[in-house]
Amino acid sequence: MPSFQKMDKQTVILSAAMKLFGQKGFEGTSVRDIASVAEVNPAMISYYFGSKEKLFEKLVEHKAAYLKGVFEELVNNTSLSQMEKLTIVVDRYIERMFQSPQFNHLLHRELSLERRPQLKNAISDILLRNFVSVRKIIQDGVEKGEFKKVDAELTIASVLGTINHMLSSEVMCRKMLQKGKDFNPFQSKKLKERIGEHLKQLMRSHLLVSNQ
Amino acid sequence: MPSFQKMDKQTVILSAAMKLFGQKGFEGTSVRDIASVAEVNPAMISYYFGSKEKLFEKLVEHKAAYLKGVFEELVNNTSLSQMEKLTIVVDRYIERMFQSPQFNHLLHRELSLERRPQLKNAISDILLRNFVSVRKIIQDGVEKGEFKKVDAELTIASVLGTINHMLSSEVMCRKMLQKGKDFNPFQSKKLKERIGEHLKQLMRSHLLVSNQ
DNA sequence: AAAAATTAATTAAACGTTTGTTTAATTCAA
DNA sequence: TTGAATTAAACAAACGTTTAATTAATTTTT
Repeated sequence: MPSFQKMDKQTVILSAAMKLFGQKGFEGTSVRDIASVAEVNPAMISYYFGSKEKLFEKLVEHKAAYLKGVFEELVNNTSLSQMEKLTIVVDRYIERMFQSPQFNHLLHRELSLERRPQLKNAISDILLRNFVSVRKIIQDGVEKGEFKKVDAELTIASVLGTINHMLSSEVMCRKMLQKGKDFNPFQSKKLKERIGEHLKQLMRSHLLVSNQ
Repeated sequence: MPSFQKMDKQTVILSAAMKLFGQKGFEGTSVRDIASVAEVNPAMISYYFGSKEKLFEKLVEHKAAYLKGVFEELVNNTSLSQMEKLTIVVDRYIERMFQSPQFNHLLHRELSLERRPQLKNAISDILLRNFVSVRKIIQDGVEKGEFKKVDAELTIASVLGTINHMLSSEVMCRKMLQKGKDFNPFQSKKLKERIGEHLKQLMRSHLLVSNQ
């Protein structure tokens, strides 16, 4: 109630759907669940969005706006070294993952399912846009002689994969890091910094010619 | 039919469930779906396994047997260098992922959901066993002076994360690698070798003291 | 500015399916 | 002949969605 004060109903529904889809998956969440969390009548979901599936599409579209082409300007920046650019990329990916891990879970879970191919296509297009930017940063680094001749695509997979793998499950993360039940990965500044440190170190040794 | 010739019904059901849970997720798969693919009466699932959820648990338990503690002997091997051990680990992880990607998808998807905490615990315990072995390999390498002082846990996350990230979605993989519709990631020997090459190169530059 | 008319928002109830599971009868094998 | 295996049918519950009625808000007319 208090957190919904200034939202209109459509936004409240989207927020509730985001939360529940993230926690339980699309098929694991019922329209009545969403309506209950959003404190609206179940019929309002059909009324506003047409169907549960269209609500899902709208949700992805709505949320994806925040991560569309955020690296485009960075690619063409001339005052930074390629490694500095890559460092910024890493930090932003980590920041985003810690800010709304559920959305990332949702996207990757959806991609791993053989369902709703149209939505999968839309999601992969969104992710690809950033991917292409980062690849350009690496390729430019290689051409300039700042980076070694690496596999650019797989290098990106290593960066994103590391973050996703560490944060895809609270339980698993706690066990891997030998932490207690009170440790919340997504609220741990230390973990955030630790992942950042590891990735930057990894990228420096993997990419920098001066490291050879 | 032909592929089920020598299996008893329980195994046929497990195979069908594995396929469908992998493709559509647990909640996205109905008991009737499974029965249809397994060509058995839907009642047989309750009859043999008790419930859909218990079938899921049995499936994880059954499949997990193949990947339980496969690295234990490797840790104590004295004739191999730590990097050679790690190379074997990488190759085996890749091999497994290419052999049955659906099972890996299933495990990680389940871990990312906030459902069935008991099963999540069981899964993470299975995965953790290998994790601990690999960590020991890295830690031993550091102590022996063969490896740099790296973050062992996150180094493992980078290896597994890279593989998972590349192979979690056919569609996304094709787009990242700029391949056509006829490209099947899971049947591409080239991709397999490419991932292996990248990871070994990444690990060498990241870990080996002699690379500094 | 007040009243009337029109549109939008909201609701409870019901719709027809599909869900996982059980039952009771039947077939099969030992 | 006994127990296991198999079946079709039925079960209640939950599913996404629609309907029809009502309330709230907005616009138009007076």
